[in-house]
Amino acid sequence: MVADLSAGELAAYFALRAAGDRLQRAVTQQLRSYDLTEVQFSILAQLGSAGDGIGMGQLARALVVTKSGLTYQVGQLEARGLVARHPDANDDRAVQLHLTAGGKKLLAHVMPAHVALVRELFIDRVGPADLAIIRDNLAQVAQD
Amino acid sequence: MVADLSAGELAAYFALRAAGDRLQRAVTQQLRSYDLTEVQFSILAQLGSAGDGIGMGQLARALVVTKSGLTYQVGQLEARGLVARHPDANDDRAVQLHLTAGGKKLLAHVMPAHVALVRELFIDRVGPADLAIIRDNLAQVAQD
DNA sequence: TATTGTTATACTCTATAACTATA
DNA sequence: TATAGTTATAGAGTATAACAATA
Repeated sequence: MVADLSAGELAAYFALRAAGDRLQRAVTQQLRSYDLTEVQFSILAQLGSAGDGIGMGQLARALVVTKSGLTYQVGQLEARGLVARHPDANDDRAVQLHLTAGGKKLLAHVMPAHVALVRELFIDRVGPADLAIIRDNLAQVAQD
Repeated sequence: MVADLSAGELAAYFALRAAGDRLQRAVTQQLRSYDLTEVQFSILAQLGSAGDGIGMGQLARALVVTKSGLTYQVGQLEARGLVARHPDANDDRAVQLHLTAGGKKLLAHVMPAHVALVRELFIDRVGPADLAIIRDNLAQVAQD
């Protein structure tokens, strides 16, 4: 089975999938302790790194979700007071999404924990020189 | 934001997540053309590489899903005639899950396409020497 | 008593399509 | 006409807890 890949290639593929799964599982579990899903965390993180607000459509494209799916998740976050919708001065159809003070505060708690987890599970297990190799090659994989 | 990771470390983390997401998205889309979810494909693949049958509990642990979730997915596959439940000779509570002829046939179609996709998106984009580095390091990440 | 597996149930999430309002 | 976003709706998948049967 999987005969067209050499043993080494197969092992590399399994390692990539296993590492990705493991990391994702650990992140999901950690976020659950803050009552956040990964999509919700991604929304908060995007808003946190954007200086000003973000439109719904733009955010939906960035997160690779549908507009209606994003409306649902933003609704969840808004109900918890973590994000707020503001009118767009240039386009009356559009909405600018912002973090509230509460959202910023939560993100300020979650992000360090997230970073620590990534360091523990990924960065610290990879040699510095190898890290650059992994980065460059996987960036190619991510490319269209 | 994400201040505790250097730019290079952050880039490596993003590359890993992006590569994993990209690969998963492509695989999911390809499997949809066979009307299979990833979990269902994993079930078929596990059964395909196991010589004899597999118990439900053992399979649930391997796939990191609950027993009831597995019962649901196996039910879907069984309804399509791709897998079959057989009694366990040694334990009257247990079930041995097997591929049917139809399941083997479908897997024989899906697996080469899967391998080709993995080759196109991953193996062919990574230098052979780098592949070994990626394999060894990511295997460490996957470890408990 | 513990374990194998199923069932009943409820819930979360996602997408499709139709819709409103504005460009 | 096209675009931004929401809503209504339905479907797929997952987990929890209770259950039956056997070890």
